[in-house]
Amino acid sequence: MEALTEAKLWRNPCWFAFRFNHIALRYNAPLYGWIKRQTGLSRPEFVVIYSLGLLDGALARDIASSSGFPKNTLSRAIEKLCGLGLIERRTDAADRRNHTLHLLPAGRRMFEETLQQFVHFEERMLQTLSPAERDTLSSLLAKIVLDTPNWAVDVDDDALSLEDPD
Amino acid sequence: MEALTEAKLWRNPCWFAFRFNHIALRYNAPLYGWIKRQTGLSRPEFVVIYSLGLLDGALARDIASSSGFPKNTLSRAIEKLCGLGLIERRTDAADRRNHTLHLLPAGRRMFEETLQQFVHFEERMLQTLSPAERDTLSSLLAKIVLDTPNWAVDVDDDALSLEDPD
DNA sequence: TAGCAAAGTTTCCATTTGGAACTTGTTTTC
DNA sequence: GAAAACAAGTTCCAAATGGAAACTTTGCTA
Repeated sequence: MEALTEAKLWRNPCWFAFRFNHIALRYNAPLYGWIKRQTGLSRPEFVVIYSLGLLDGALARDIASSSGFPKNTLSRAIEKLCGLGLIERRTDAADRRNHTLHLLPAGRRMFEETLQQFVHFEERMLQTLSPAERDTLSSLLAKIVLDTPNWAVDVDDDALSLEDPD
Repeated sequence: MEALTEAKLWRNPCWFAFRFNHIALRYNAPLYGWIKRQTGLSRPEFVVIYSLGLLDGALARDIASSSGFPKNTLSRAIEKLCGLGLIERRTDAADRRNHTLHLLPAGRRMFEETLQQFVHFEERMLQTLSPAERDTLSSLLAKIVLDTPNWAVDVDDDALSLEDPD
């Protein structure tokens, strides 16, 4: 094992950040690369499809807050998917600011067919863990996810004075 | 709790991918935004500083493989950091292709001062877990990280036929 | 010695990205 | 019931990004 990776794994005060970023970088690039080749869709575009596959009728805002992508990126993605006939936007009569999003048949077909590869890759990632370990991991990460709304941006600016060295 | 987030958490066959991406997107943006404001460095630039802070004398290749950034991005970052007097490049006498990278005093000072904020944020993320739970999480994620080299790109292309819709 | 491989740099360049400002619609406040 | 505050989306723009490929220097190997 390479020395630097080992240092980041075992001698790193920020082990958690390193671990999930390491995994994310190795998961997202190949999988979304495959999505791109298969469907022509970018990651945020596909995230919209995936989100609606799980919950049809969601709002752009919901996709933003659940996925972490900025809303302008999603706005573009949604615009493109509408143009491709994969999803459709419906203005909510009760509150006309809201546009509920819905999969069209072609979009649903894409979701169902690509889902298999996602599940396959997910299985590959978790291969080294036993079922009990997976449950544990799931619930520990869920606790953290549920806490993210409270993170705020409590990084305090001006905590550092690199402007006035010695 | 918002319905879509709940669906992604609890009714999602790819719960693991969702959880770590959700966390990563909420961690990286604010923290590296803060880094940018404080030091003027971009994420890949700072990753170099951080890597050398953990293991001085590493190679660009090691930083690439441990961080997941492409080598041209890192090459640019290293060039800039040298120009800023934060790090220095030394040609390895044994194998003159290798350029070991070293923190200069200003770079080390930057590492040490920003590290506190990183640790603080890390602590914030893990706040909801007990010490025992953190240990468990650490070792479960480590198992997965250690397995990543074996993931290869076993996504099989042409598994999908979206080109010929009925 | 030739040939191949590795570390790193550089260039080209299309694309992505996300902050900030803006539009439109809704709710709250005085 | 106007005005202000707020929320959902959209547009604009400058900068960062990273893939591909060419190229340099150095080391290994047959």
